[in-house]
This record gives sequence, structure tokens and C-alpha cells, in this order.
Amino acid sequence: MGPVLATLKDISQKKGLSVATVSRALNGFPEVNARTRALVEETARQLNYSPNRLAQKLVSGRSGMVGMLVCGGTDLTSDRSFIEIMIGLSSRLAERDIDLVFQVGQGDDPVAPYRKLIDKNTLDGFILNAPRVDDTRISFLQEQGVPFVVHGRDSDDPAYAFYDIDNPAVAAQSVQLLTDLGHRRIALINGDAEFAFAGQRLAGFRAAMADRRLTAPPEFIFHGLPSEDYGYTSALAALSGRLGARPTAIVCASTLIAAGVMKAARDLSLEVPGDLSIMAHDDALPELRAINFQPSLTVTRAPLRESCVPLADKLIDLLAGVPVERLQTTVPAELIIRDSTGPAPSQETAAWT
Amino acid sequence: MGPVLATLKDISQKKGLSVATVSRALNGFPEVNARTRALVEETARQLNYSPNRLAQKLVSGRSGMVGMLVCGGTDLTSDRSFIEIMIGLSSRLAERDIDLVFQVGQGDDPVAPYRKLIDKNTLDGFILNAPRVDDTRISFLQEQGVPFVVHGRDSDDPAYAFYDIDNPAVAAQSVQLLTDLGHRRIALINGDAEFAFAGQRLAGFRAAMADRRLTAPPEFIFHGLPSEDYGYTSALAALSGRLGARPTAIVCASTLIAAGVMKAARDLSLEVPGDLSIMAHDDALPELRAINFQPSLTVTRAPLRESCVPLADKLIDLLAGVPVERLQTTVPAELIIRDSTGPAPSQETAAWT
DNA sequence: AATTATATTTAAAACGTTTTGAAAACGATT
DNA sequence: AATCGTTTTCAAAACGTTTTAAATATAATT
Repeated sequence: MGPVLATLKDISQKKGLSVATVSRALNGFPEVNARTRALVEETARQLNYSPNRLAQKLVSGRSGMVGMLVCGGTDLTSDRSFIEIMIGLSSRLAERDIDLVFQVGQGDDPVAPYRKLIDKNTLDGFILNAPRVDDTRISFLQEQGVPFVVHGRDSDDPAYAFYDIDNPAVAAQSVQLLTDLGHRRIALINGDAEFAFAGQRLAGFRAAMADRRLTAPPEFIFHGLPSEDYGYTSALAALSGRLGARPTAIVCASTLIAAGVMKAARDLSLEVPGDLSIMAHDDALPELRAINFQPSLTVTRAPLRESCVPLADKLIDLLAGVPVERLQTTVPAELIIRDSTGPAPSQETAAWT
Repeated sequence: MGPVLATLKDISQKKGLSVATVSRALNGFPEVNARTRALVEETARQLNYSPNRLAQKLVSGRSGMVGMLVCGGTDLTSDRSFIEIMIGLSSRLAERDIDLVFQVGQGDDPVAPYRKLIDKNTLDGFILNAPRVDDTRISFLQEQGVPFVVHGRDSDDPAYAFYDIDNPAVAAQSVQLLTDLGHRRIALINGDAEFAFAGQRLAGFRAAMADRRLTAPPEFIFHGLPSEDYGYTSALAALSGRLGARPTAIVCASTLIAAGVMKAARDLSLEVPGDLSIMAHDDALPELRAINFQPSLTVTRAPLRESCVPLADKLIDLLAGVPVERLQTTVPAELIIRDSTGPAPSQETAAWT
């Protein structure tokens, strides 16, 4: 099966050298004569030599492969952010000549697939996505001593490599903008409470509100998996008046949620931003662009795609021995004010108690 | 790094056996004593032994890994069918203990990433998706002698393993239904002409039309990447009257396209199915369900997800040496008649010339 | 010309498995 | 007790690489 591949031995025999020197020449060791190196490199090119990664790993302990697993529980087909990350990561890893093993998790134990893959001894490390609160995968990998990098983080000051946006600040930015516009009753349609980022956003939201001596009652804090439908029904509930005085502004965890909220406002004949200001956090997924909303959507923006290169690079650095402390990055989001936010309606200035 | 893994040697030393017998015992060779086998299996379990796949491949030529590459050109984030297949495949392959290496193609040469991966000598085979007309990847893999399986096919009777729906029949079914309802002018909003399936659908469409002494002029055959927008603009053009007498029925390559067509019909105040019948082929992606259309959408249905298990199994069988001829499957689509198709308007019975 | 230092190259071991060919062990048969 | 046919086990080679330790070649110094 497959084409016949050249080996070090082939090169060494052809040129009457030992495999050792050939290996050294190709791996850039300093002690090999410039002329022999040139010779070796030339024949390697001729024979279309490419090192056998498996043989390399067997002796070096490195395979040049990393894994990314996702839990099968959630509806992946509609979770674009996961795909966005997959694509970005895969591209960057390919650029750096690392292969990505992808697996959707089987069964209910989130750790089991990791264990299985680790036992096969075939991967150098893992990339974790969408960490849960006290994520068991993370603690497992830590105790196994397997290198990994997380997109996001499950605690404030974790002991692992990560790339994350500053979620509390994201929420605080939103609160600041809206309170500056005079809003006092701000509802939050958050992500699912299972995910760590949602807790971080909520904490930032609460703190920023408290700074201004404001609160949002629990009825106006929603948690759920991001979908247009979830945004729609949550907004409908918040704006119905059933739960108390209705909010004059709504902060959404994603643009998809905001789309649902806008639909609800339309169905309730509320003007945006006249009667209701709407804003969202924007991952900048290509298919639902905040700027195309009617009215265009005010957002805190942090493109998911941009996180992929640094994330991949972090893992590579980690494998190269860079200490974890140097591989922890938190980035801010950009506040982009568009047309979906405006001054609070003048007659609606009473805060929630 | 990483946990300490037990090796064959560990087991053999612990029980005073040779690695050879331990290997044989675990691999179910017949010539090993039942008692030693039990002993070996027991200690393997104790030590949490798992064979090192790399070492295995090095000697056996099998790695237990397969690759799936996709071209980076198209907008993957919005191409749900690709994700659907990824998920289904990954699940099935994981069940059968095969790892999936995923890569999004770099650059403009579709073959280069395959070549690179083949040279690394790390994969047992490939899964190809969305074959193009005369797909260069296919001919490359064939001449390299690398095992692969295709979801779809690029010619009628190919010399490789594939799983495909009967595209000509799909188109013919649609034509049959619509002509039975009295339609004479049927437009086709097809997939992009670059893809093999689009050609197959078109051929089936033309043949079925010809059987009934009908044709659709080229202006009423559209080709494009499936999106709601593409469906909308194509339908608008077809229904404007600019291109000639407008169709009384439209066949769409996907439900997403049909969504755009329905929107166009609405904007033109055409009743569905009173003035216009609409049908589509339905891959049964979870997020855009034909039954939820207003009116519910008549479709030829062949769930993409269902293709994944047989596709994965075909590759595994292929690697196990099953001959290609036994690994070629064409399945029909199910015709589901709902509310978006009805009798042709009585005054619109003239065919196109 | 002998010694020493330095620059190159090499043979061999190692990684963890599978597999080949030979050697034990064991009854059963002479 | 020697022979034979099975059954079971073993030592060693192989896969393609990296790396250690030792050997050789070359240049520099006496």
C-alpha cells in the first residue's frame, strides 16, 4: 500500500555515509561538515525524503500531533464557534507542521475519550475548548501531566496555558456604556451557566452594576445555550412586564441571541434603541454580522478566529518547554458602538430595587 | 511529560515471560496456552497496558489513523454539511478505535496537503468529501496507491470505494412528482457546477424532462454555492418574467436554497403551492428542518448523518483488504410530499420550447 | 615527527511493537 | 528409553529514527 518512501538508510547508502550523519545533517546539528550537509540535503531532495513521524516519536517521545476533543452532548452542527476554532486551529497547526486529531466525545464521561487517547501514546498534547465550571477534563489532564492549552479558562488564575478574553471586563464595558446612556434597568441574557465564561461575565456584570449602586434581580438574568430562539423567548419574558418593570436595555452573550431579542422587540412594537437598547458580545463569526442587523448592533467584539493563531502557538511553545506562566494571555474586547444602543427613555429612569 | 505507560516488556518481566508470548497472548494468537493468556490479560489490565500505536505502525505499517482534508477555499463555517459529516464520521471511527486527523487545506493546490500527509507516513487512508468533476485529489490518491473512500463520486462507475446517493434518480423523482401534478415549466436551482453531484442531478433532471418531451432552457438552470441568498436571487430572476415565461415549479438542491426561494415567492406575492410549487433535496441537517417551513417543504430526503457509519466502515473494510468492488454503495432518497407542492395553475400549462 | 586539540564521522543502542525460525516442554507411541 | 508429533515458548531481527560514546580524520602546536 502507498508509495515507497525514502529512508535515512537509503540516503546513507547512496552516498556512503552513516545514518547518524545523515540524520544529523538533516536536523541541523552544528558538528557536520558543510559539504556533507549540502550533499545530504541534495540527495534527500532527490529521493523526496520525508522523515517517518512514527519512528521519530518512538525515540523522541514526540509525534507532532495534538488532539482536540469536543463533547458530543451539545448540538455541534449549530455551534459555529466550535467550527470556527477548529478551522483556525487546523490552519495554523498545519502551517507549523503539526497534525490535529479531532474527535467528538462519546458517552457521558467527558474524561474517558482523553484517557483513551492518552493511553494510545500517540499525541503530544491537547487543545481544550469551552471550559466548564471546575472542568473535570482540565483537572484530569493536569494530574496526568499531559500538556494542554485552553481556549478560555475555568478559574481566575489557573495553573495552565490559556488564551482568553477578559470576560468580566467585557460585561463591565457593556454596563458602563449603557449606564452612561442613562439606563438603570439592564437585563442580561447570558450563556449557559455550565460554561465558565458565563459565570465570569455575570460576575463582571454584577460588579459593574454594584459600582453604580444598581442590581438586576435574578429574574432578569437568563442562562441558556445561545440560539435565536433562546434570545427571543428570554426577551419576551423580560419585556412582558410579568417579572417586574421591564428593562430599558438588554446585554446578550452572543449576536445570535441578539437576533432573537431584536425579533422580540419587533413583535412587541418596541423601538430599538428608542424604547430598548440592545447590545451583545460578538465573536465575529462570518455568517451573522452585527453590522448587518437592523439597526446595526452595538457590540463588544473579539474575533474568535484571531484567537486561533496564538492558541496554536501556545501549545507548540508549551511542547517546546516554555513555562506555563509565559503562556497565559488575556485580551480585551473592542467596544463598537452602533445604532442599537441609545439614551434610556426619559420616563424610564427608575432602577430595580 | 505524561503518565508512565506500561509496555509489553513490563508485563513480560513481571510474569517471567518473553515479550513475544505476551504480544501473542494479547493479540489472540491461537498457539498460546489458555492459562498463560489469562495470566497475561490479567496483568495487562492491572498495569493499564495499552499498546503503543506508533510502535505498532512502525512494524506493521498500520497506524490506526485516517485523514480527512477539506479545501480552505469555500466558507466552511457556513457549510454545515461538512460539519455534519465530520461529526458523524468521527463518532463512528472512534467507536471502531480509529483516530481521525483533520486538516483544512492550505493554498490553492488541492493535492499538496495530501502529498504532505502521505509523505509523513502516518495515516492509513483518507476520506474524501464533496468530489469535484474529475477530481484531481482522487486521481492523485489512486496513482499514489493510497487507500481512500469517497462520500459521493466523480464519475458513474468509479474504481474506488464510495457511498453516494443516486443523484440522477433524486432529480428524476422530483421531475416525476411535479409533472404528475401537471407542471410543464420546472426550473432547477442546482449546486455549484464545480461539484460532481450537481452534474449528476442536472443529467437526471434533463433526462427525466426529456422522457416527458419537456426541456428547461439554460436560463432556468442555475448553478451556485448553496445559500439562502443564492436561492433568493435565482428565484427572483426566474420568476421575474425577464427570462421568459416563468416556471410553475422550482427544484432546489438544498433546503437552504429553498428558504431563499420561499422568501422570493413571498416578496413577489406568489402563493405556494397555488402559484408556485417548491421542492428541494434535503440532507436532513438539524438546524433547517423542511417540516418547519411555511408551508412545509416537499423534499427528496437522504440524511447526511446516516451516510457516516457506512462510510467509516467502508474505509475500515478497505484497509482490512476487502476489494473495492464490494465497497461501492448507491442509496436512493426518500420522497416526502408535504405542502409546498401542488397542482400546476390551470392557466399555466404551456411548456417551454 | 610527535603530540595535542578540534572537527567530523561512525557503530551501536534505544524506543515498543510484530514476526520469523528455532528451541523447549509435554504426552503419546514405539 | 528412545522416538515422534504436538503444543507452547523463546531469542532475535526488523521497522526508521535519535542519541550516546567512541573512533577517525584534520589541523594546530610543540
